[in-house]
Amino acid sequence: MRELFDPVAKGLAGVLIDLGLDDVEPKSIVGGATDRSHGDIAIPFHKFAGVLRRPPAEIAEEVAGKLSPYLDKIAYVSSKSGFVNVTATPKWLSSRLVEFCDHPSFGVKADSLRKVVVDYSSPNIAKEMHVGHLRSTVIGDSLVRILEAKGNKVIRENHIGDWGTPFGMLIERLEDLDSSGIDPDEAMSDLGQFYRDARAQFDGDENFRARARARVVSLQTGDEPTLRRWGQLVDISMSHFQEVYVLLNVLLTEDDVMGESKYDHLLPDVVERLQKKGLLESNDGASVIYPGDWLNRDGDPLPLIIKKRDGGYNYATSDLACIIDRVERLQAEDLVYVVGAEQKQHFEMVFASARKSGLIDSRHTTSHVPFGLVLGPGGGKLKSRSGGVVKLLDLLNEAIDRASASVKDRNPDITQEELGRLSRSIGIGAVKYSDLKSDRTKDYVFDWEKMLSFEGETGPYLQYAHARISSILRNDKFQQSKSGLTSFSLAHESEMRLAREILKYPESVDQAAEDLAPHRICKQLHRLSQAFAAFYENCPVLVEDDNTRNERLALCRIAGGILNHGLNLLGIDAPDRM
RNA sequence: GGGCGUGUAGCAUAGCCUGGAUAAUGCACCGGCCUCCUAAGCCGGGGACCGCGGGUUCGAAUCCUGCCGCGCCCGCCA
Repeated sequence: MRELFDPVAKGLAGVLIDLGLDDVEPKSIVGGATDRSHGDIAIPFHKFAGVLRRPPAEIAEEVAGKLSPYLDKIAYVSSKSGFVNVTATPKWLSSRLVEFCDHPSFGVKADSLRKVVVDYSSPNIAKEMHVGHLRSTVIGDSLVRILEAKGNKVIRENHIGDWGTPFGMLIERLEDLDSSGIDPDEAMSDLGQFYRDARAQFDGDENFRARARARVVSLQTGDEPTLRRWGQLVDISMSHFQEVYVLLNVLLTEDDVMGESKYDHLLPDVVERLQKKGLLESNDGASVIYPGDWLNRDGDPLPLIIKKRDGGYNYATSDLACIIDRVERLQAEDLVYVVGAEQKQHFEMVFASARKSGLIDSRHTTSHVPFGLVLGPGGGKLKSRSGGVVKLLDLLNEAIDRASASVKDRNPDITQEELGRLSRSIGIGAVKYSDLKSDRTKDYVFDWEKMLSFEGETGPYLQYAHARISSILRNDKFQQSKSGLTSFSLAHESEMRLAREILKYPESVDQAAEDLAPHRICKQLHRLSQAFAAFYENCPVLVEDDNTRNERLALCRIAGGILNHGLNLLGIDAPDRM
């Protein structure tokens, strides 16, 4: 609907000059109407009452009269209590809809040609993925799809934790099990248990602890047998991650993995570069950089530690190395990090350091995309029935099982194969939609009943709207060709409402891309689904009258296409039957 | 102590960046609607001192400011 703003602003420019308001930028006073009964656009004139020494209502009335001829055939213009209201004509809506008929992305323009790296998911080797990884993975994946749809070249990066001191104990644990004849795959079949066992042995056995420490040194100095063991750990973990990613239907593959180990060789380089810039300072034996105005508890400047007192590197160093790699090797312009809100300050400090040291400059942007927590029923931490962390794999399988039960309940004759596919689409879609539908910075309570209830603002509701549309198109005996319609009459109120929600889709995608906020798309798709549901009740599609049928079929095709397109941007399937 | 985030009907949220008219949506609640393209739906209804107080403005959920509740962060973990 933003396309309506241009002609309105243009027409308004002349009118404002007539009124003696030459210096007012027309676009600055044109806004979307907040209430449907006020039309599509509202322009308030109260602020000019003082300058013009006239009551707002009178000004608005005059403007409406003068603006109306400019917008002939485009919009109706009226005025009320100091506002000028502009309402698109069916003719204008129709011409816009005709464009959408043949537009493969329904008005979404691929007009942002940036090179973007999106860093998301980031699980740890030798640890099972748990609910804590859900949001980064789901939100990050949706952002990748959205940014790609906007034309950007997007590079996915899965910054897995595959390096550092824990690997000493993990490798030693693996050694021990192997020498007692246990197959590594079997030893690590329960990743969480494997990690906990290693941890327990590390904490309880002094001899083991010493071996683990020695092993870390071997790893970092490139000892071959150690690296082989390390490789085993990585491989087994990776296949577990991939299993989750496939189930979750996210785009991440093994090709997207860029673990911490990959940046290891750049760490001395980071130190050197900062040193050359004269930014490194010695502090209590460590080498640090002071990126800005951050203070510690005592009110002293807070440094970012680049090299620890013991000579080791810190995660800040690794993050800076990452930036070097992304900017110089990958030539990235925009750096996006989908990482929990608790790391906000850390990333701000890293970004500030990167700018200060010239690793990035005015051509680059950095965005930390924080998100809230997934909470349990009581509002506390989400726990499994046994009280531990919820494994992501278990959670996803439960979603699918629950969806399966509902599908079977409703559709007893369904084939096993279709049941499997459908419950996967619905179960995973429900989890993803409930994660994406509200502002990501907020915590949300994980609630099976709500997300799978199939009522209200849920994934299944949107999928159902799509399935009903598909059903209509299937039942169309004439199987109209895809385009050919040159105008829409939009005679029924429900058709008009549907048309408006259709036309608002592209701007919701732009908003989502701009704010890195997928929920903007969720909200618009839900409004579209509601408008479609009303249309579905009030406007039978497969009727005898050719004109009516063709027009309504075209509306269905566009609405269904948008649902498919939009759900895809969220990483959610759009089944044709439910 | 400092910083950041958050607070909107019984519950869950949108709107806040970019100030407009009667605060939107879902759940729950009340009343209607299946000889008709999937009722996982639709139509109608009740329910809100937008955390509290000041300020700016013709106009504040939205901007500024001071409180209050909750959460997170504040150097050798990631």
